[in-house]
Amino acid sequence: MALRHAVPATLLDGEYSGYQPAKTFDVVVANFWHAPPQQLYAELTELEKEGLVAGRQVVQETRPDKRLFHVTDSGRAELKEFTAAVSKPSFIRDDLLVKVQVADRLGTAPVIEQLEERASAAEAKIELLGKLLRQLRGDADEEEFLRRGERIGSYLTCLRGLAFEQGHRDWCLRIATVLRERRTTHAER
Amino acid sequence: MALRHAVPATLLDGEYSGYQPAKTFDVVVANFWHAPPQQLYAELTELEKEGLVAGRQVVQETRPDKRLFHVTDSGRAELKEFTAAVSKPSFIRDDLLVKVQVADRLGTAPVIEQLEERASAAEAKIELLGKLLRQLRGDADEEEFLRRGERIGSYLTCLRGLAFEQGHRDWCLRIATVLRERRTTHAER
DNA sequence: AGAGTCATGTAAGCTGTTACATGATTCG
DNA sequence: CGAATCATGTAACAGCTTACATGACTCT
Repeated sequence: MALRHAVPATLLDGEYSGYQPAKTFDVVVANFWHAPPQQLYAELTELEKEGLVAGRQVVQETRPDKRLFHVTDSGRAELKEFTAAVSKPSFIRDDLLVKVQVADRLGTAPVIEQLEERASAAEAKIELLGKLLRQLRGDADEEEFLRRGERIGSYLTCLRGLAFEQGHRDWCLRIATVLRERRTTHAER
Repeated sequence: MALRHAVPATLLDGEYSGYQPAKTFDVVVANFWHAPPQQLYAELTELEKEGLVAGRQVVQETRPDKRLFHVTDSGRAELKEFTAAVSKPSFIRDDLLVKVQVADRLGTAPVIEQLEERASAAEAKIELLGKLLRQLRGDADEEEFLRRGERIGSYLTCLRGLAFEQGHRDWCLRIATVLRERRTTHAER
């Protein structure tokens, strides 16, 4: 289970509705996660049924009413258990890798194009994460913040996200160059 | 669909049974993918039904008979289509990130332990991939191989796997250090 | 004799994605 | 006035994981 724990983990930092995190889930909560609202509503409903989170109705005049959720004691306990349990190593699972794998056989042109698109998407995310990190650490420099900051969880996971995007960008650009240069020397197909 | 294309991609390099790749799927085919044999059998059966791959029975004396699969023309065509279609960006989805996110609230000890375990697992994989890369490029150096080599698909995906594992290791070690050093200054809980 | 490997599958279940649906309010 | 945003859900489906099952051969 993944969202099952990712959602309460988010909620530790405060109350959220189902809608809020859905918008920012890519970046703020989990610079690493992504989930459409539907999934969050479903998960929150399930978690509430099990008593791991609790919601309270907030009436809004101009906007539709919403429900803000927080983690219950029982939810905290389960999160703590989850934290202690071992989990399996992660791995990349990316269609683009499959495409690169077969590019020299089935045609490089569309793959090169996608590699370059990915690289600029990664670049954009790198900048976004850079800003977010600066914002999170405020005036302090990184070392300082990590030593004395109160809540560093988000910062640490952002760092992973940043490194991932940088690695992704670098690889995309490298591979695009390699494939491009081969086009002059290797016949396609 | 992911395995749906990853499997034929593998099969482009030669014939395989369901069993063979299952063992090496972590490393050889897709230094990035991982799938248990059950899934491969299921996928191969499905792909065969749709005519994208074809199998031939190989009788073995000492071992149980097996079926070797290869990609059909129709399978190649679909792969090529897949290669041209755009796919969504990838992201990390790792329980460990969730744990790090909440570590400063719910207890750092078990998380530090897991970070260090992960780091050494990543280290092991880095060495494995290094060996594989050396083996794939033979006598040539990397630049040379990437320019003139016949089939570089696996090499390129391995490079991504390698960079990913290095990033993973570095992050794990860094975060473990950060959390460890905070333990002397921050009370837990 | 028992453990491990080669070889193949079925069946159930968990997670996550996508499409569909609703309805008020705000912004240009 | 139309598009976007806030806000919440249902239903169907696709994909992956896990448990279970079988059976022969090889190595210690």
